[in-house]
Amino acid sequence: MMASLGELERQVMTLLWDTGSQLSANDVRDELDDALAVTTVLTVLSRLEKKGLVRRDRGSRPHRYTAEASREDHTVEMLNEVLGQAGDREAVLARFIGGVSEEEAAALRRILS
Amino acid sequence: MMASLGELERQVMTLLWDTGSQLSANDVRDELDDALAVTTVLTVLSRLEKKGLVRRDRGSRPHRYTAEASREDHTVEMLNEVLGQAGDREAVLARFIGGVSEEEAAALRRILS
DNA sequence: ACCATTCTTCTACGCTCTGTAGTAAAAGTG
DNA sequence: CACTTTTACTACAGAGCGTAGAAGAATGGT
Repeated sequence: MMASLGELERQVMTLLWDTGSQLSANDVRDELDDALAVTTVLTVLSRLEKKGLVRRDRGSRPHRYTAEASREDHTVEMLNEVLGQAGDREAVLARFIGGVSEEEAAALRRILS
Repeated sequence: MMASLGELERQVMTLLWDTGSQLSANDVRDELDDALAVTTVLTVLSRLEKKGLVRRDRGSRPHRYTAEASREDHTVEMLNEVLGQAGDREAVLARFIGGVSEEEAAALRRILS
């Protein structure tokens, strides 16, 4: 059950990831470029909550929202999901690694040792 | 411009990848489990062609279809697309690598040296 | 050249997802 | 209690996908 994101959903997640702290729906709307209705933002946040990407704090009165996982953890999940559908993991990784920059290759060597 | 696939589209791609050779729409239908109308398969193949995943040979009379890229190359494209939206590539790679099996880690070391 | 068969194109429809928001209900404030 | 803020519910249009019929085009046999 993948969590593919629409454009606005992604914008909201990006904001939550970059900000890090708890935001209300109004905060989110104010930070977004487009002039959206708050209800729109609330709908999106609800959907993201249902997808398990956002946690909602119902305790305080304007509900507060935070990203469930860090952007990096989320990306890793995506990567693993993509890899999960690949036949030959090692072949894929080989090709993938072959395409990264020298700097990144160096970083990878460091991590692996 | 991503190429996200539906369930049937994925089945067809899997078939084309696994088979490797050129298949007609009828061939594809016969190989699939579900009893689909040929027109359904043709529609899907057309959509996959438009997405750039399938090449169609209009020369021979039942048109023949092949996967544009190998499954592995396609997966690598997906991986890069996911990584493209990640803020800190190295951080993501680090976490990702941290999660692979020891065998795969060994394989990666080999590839990187 | 003509008819039957095969193959392709075009069109369509229902379902789900996403962006978008109104309306009404609930909660908080003075 | 009247007013303001916040949330829940409902809705709708557009796109993507599964699905396929109807009609047009190409092929094959005689």
